Amino acid sequence: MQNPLILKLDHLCGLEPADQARLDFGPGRTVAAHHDILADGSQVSHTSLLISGIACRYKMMGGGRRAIVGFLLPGDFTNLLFADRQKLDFGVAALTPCEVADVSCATLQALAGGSSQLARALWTSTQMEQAVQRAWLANISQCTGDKRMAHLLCEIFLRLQLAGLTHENGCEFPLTQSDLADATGLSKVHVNRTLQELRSAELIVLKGKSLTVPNLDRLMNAGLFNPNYLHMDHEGRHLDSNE
Amino acid sequence: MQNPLILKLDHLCGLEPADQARLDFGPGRTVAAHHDILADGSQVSHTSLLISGIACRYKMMGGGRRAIVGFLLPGDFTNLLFADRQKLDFGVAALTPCEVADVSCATLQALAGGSSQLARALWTSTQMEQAVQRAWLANISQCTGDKRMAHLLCEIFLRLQLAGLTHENGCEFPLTQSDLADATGLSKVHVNRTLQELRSAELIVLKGKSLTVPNLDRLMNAGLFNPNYLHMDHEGRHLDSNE
DNA sequence: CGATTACTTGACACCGGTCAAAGCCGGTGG
DNA sequence: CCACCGGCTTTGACCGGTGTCAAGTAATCG
Repeated sequence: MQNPLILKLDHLCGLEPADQARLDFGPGRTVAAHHDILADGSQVSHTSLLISGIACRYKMMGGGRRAIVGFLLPGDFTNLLFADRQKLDFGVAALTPCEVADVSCATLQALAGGSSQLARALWTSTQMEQAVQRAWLANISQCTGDKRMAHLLCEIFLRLQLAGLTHENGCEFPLTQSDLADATGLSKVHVNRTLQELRSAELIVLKGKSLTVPNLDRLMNAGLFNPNYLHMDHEGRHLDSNE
Repeated sequence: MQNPLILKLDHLCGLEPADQARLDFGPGRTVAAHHDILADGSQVSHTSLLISGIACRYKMMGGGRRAIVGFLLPGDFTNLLFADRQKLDFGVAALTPCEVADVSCATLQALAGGSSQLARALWTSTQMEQAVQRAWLANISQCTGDKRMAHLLCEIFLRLQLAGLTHENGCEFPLTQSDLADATGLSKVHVNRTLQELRSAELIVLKGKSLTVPNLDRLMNAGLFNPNYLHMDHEGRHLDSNE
């Protein structure tokens, strides 16, 4: 199985084989589900590359509430910093068992400094992350629960597709309703009601840890989802690749 | 009056005088209030530096609704891209009369390529933007109207302070309640009610186009605001400067 | 000084939060 | 193989925060 980071960056900008070789950070370590990959507010001098599993960036709010501000899929970095000892404004937690590779700032700097191609690819992936954040903001601030949920499911499904983690029109879906609640800003109870609406509208089939999307276009429609910001077309292929 | 971009980057990372000189992009053009600086969804090969005025990044939603996903203050770039012909997933509009300087991708690339110091400063400012986005997400998804508003006002006030645009404990505040509504995800009417609450709690004095914050700590408290993510201390000074 | 834009106020409805309790798993150990 | 258990999901009742509609008042600008 290929390094998901290479897959992603190559899709985004195209990568020389030499640059691809630089992106092998070895086997990595394992983090159990529900454990921190990066503690909230910690000062770190490294980043971690998610190799397998699903994680989230979160912020703890008053009253023990957790706000999920983004999901990490294989090929994503927890944080991309080039300066040492930055204090994080968020934490990163494994939502499923995860495999991660730690990369020091120095290594990252050397990578980016050594290849302008790579530097640009990393930059572009950051731009895409920002686009995702903007989409979340617009979505959460303006839409009712069902649209929010549909939008989120679209995004996750398409990003999984980009990472090669879907089959046909379905995928593994290990997130709990509690996770979805923290990500959408809805209560657990209301997430449940919302999912049932989507189910009864036959927009999704969500059971156990498996999600099927019978008709992606209809789900995108329900969530006012514009795939443009993921830099891809409807079929899960990246646009803008330099081929 | 000094170039606000130099002010910002120097605060964040420290800049050589030689690098500071590179950041002078000339006089710039004027954009009237309520006009686009960058049209939503347009394909551009340049970025624009905001020199004076206040602008916003926005996304148009169904039904003519506008979601504001971020504010731009003097010294901020509308978008930082290094590759040509990117299609934007958002627009940028002037909320007040604005002066902006257009900078081509090529110029930007030359700047970043010519000075690793500058490249790092630009990167760090992007990191901070992401931190702001995360704070917005957490805030909007988890808090009731009054807390959201308090949080937003804190952020704007502190960022204005960093840009040297406050006096004592007050500042010019040209944003309308309609703008605040689009940014907080509340309705115009509810923004009004919320502001009155904050006024009657004597957390803010907002009248005409002028905002006074009698006690910033109390306002931060009310908005669950942690200034950490702006990389500054309570007094409006930047932390982490390499002095 | 008229006209447009911004702000304010009140009444009412509804989305979604909260609380509480009951099913439904999947795993673990006897 | 079954009993048990903790986490996840589902349901129902109730209520509060916010959206919406509508009308009226202030501020701003040409």
